[in-house]
Amino acid sequence: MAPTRPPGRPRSSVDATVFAATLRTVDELGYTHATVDRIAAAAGVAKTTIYRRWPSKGALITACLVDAFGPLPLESGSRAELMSSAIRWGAAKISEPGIGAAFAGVFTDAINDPALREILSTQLQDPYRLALQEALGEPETRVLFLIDVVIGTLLHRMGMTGEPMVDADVDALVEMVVRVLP
Amino acid sequence: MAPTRPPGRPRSSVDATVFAATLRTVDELGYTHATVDRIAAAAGVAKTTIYRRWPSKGALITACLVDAFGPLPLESGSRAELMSSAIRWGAAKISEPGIGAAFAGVFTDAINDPALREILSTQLQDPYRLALQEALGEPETRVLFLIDVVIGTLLHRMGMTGEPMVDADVDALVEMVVRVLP
DNA sequence: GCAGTTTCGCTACTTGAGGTATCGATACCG
DNA sequence: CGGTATCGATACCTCAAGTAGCGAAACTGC
Repeated sequence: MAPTRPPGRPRSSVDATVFAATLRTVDELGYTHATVDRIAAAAGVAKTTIYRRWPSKGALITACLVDAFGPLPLESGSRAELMSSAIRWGAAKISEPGIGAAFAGVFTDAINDPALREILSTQLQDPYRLALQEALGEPETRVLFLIDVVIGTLLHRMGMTGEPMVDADVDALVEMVVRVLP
Repeated sequence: MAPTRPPGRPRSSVDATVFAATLRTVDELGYTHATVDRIAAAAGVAKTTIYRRWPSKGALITACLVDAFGPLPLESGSRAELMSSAIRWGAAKISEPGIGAAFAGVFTDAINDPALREILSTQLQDPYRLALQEALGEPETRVLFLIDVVIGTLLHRMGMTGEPMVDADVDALVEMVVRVLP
């Protein structure tokens, strides 16, 4: 089956532009003040175009994060090495401009929005959880707990309080988590 | 100096009623849907009365949390015992109805609201941080990191995802943190 | 009792943000 | 050229935080 093109005017390829504008706006103004109107203006696009592609602000941010993170890099090695590199990779990503604030904001929006929660789970959380679960060979509850510790710490420090996480803190986090691996 | 009463009609003593109504409403509807109108209605009080006592919804929630948590119980013992009991106390408190959601919600509100951040810091965070710092005899950066790990994990698990934290998870968290104490 | 002051509940309002509806113009297919 | 779906632009709806103004009520001091 060749991917037959649907009829009608094709979508202009502005996804990457919108993602960039989103992260830039969130970085400059914070999640709340980064309104969809402002993001659209920053991307040089109409607000309706954004809502034609993503059903809500939270869905846009989620897609933006999925795009920004990309697949979890899993080099081979011991479980401690795997876990260590995954934590350092996540910490570095969350430190990039706008990412931490966007991450924390969309999580919060999702608390009282079941539809967004579904999107966030299936598109962002589940893939990484499953990849890590398979790589570590640990049971699901254990992996979920470790992810909560790492993501919770990173988000609380950088998403919530806005304070940067220094290398020593990342080292300490890695050591804490790696030590409890069997 | 006797505390001379100011002129005018004295405030009705409804703070406790409002706090209870706040936590109940947040527990039932979640942070976002727990609007000030609804909280006021649940407390049997006018919305203006609430805004006459607390400058914003976030400030109300903060006061509510300060009231709900109370002072950090610090029994004497080793640093490991102190830390362990503090974590278990925090985990138990955050599990009470409405507390976790209120905590996560006010933190998020504070991200883009400097005035609320100031309130949250001075009234809720600083007291516990200072108490723990003094009890443990650890440097500030170290205590801040450990608090981020514990609060981050608890908030991410219970405030954000809404999933309960089972005893095994609390045990694992305690062990992780206690192990890295010098 | 009465003037002064402050809180009370009530209602109406302002502001800002997420999201929707409509419309003429445009780009692609057959 | 007809059919279809996207484009930008504008206007609109809804809901929630927070404010303003009002008459009534509760307290103090004279």
